Amino acid sequence: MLSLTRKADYGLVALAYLGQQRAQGGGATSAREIAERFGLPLPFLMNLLKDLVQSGIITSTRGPHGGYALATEPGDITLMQVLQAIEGPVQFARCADTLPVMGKQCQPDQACPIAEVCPIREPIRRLHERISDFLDQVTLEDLFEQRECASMLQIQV
Amino acid sequence: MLSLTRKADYGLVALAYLGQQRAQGGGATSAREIAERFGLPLPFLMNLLKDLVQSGIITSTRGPHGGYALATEPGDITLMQVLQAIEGPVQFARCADTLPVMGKQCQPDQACPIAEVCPIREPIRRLHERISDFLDQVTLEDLFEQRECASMLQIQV
DNA sequence: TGATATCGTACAGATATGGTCCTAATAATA
DNA sequence: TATTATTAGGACCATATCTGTACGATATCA
Repeated sequence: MLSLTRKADYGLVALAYLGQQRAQGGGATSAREIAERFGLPLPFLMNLLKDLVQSGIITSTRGPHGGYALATEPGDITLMQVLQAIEGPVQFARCADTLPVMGKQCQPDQACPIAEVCPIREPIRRLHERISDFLDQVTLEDLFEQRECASMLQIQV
Repeated sequence: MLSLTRKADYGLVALAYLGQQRAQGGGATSAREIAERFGLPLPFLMNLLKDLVQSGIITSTRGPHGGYALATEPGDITLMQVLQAIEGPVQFARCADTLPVMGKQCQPDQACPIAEVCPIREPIRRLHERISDFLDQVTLEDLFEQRECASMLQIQV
C-alpha cells in the first residue's frame, strides 16, 4: 500500500514535538511525556526513539531530567533520513538497489534471475530515484513549518 | 520501507509484456505464457491478473487461444490505477484519507483520537497529495517508453 | 545509595504478504 | 457433443513483517 509503518508514523509525531520543544528553547523531553501527550505506547515509542538516536537524528541523555532532543536544526533532517533510520533502506522495489525482483529463489546477494529479460528493471530504477530524490529534499522544517522547497522535481521517469 | 509488494512487482512485469504484445499487434496473451517467460508462479500471477481485469485495466477472453490484453493504450493507464487495483488504496499514512493515525483502539471508521493535537496530520496529508499526484501523472507509456511528462511536480509539501 | 530514566535485547501476538489449490464457467475445436 | 485450454472466484495456509510487551542493565543526579 506504499504506506508508512506505524513506527514511522509515531516517529514523525515525536520528531515534530521535539522540534516544537527546540523552538521554545526547552531541554530534553522524556519519552514518557511524549507518550502521554499523544497516547502512544511507551515501550514501542522508546524502541523507535532508540533507532533515531543510533542514526544520530536525536540525542538522548539519561537520568533524571533526561530525555531526547533533536540533534540538529529541523532543516538539516530529511524525511529520507528519518524513514531509513526507522524502517531501514527505502526501496521502491527489490531490484531498485541491485537487489533481485522476483522468485522465491531470489536471495538478497544474488542477481535477479530474469534481469536480462525483465521489462521493468530500468523503469523501476528510475521511479525509485524520483521518489528517493523527493524524500531526500524534504526536510522536517519543510514538513512542519510548511516551508516551500526551492528546488523542483520534474516528472521524468 | 515504502516498497511495492511482490504482487505489484509481478503485475508491472505482466503489464509491460502485454504492452509489448499490443505494440506488435498481437492478440490475447495467456497467463501461462507470461508466467513461463518471466519465471513467475502461475497461480499467483493469475490471481493478480484477476484484480487487473476487475478494475478494467486489462481484458480477458476464455477458452483456447484466450488470454489477457491491455484494455486501453498504455498512455491511458496510470501507475496509481495499477497500484490501487493490486494493492488497494494508496495511503501514505493511515490518517491521510480521513482514517485515523494511531492507537490500537483506532478503527477505520472512527476519527483519530488525537486529531486535535496531532502535529503531523496536516504535513502527512500534504505529503500524501504530493505522492498521489505523482503516481496519478505517470502512465505506463511514460514508464516503459521512457517518455517525459509535460507537467512539473513542485516540491511544496 | 536510591530514584529516575534510558539502553539493549528478547519475545509474543496480530496482521499482511506470498503463494497454493479446488471447483466452476467459458470458448474453441475435433 | 466431448474435449481441451483457458479464465473466474473462492477458500486456504505458511511465513514474514509489523506492532507491542517485558525485563534486566546501565547511567545520571539528588
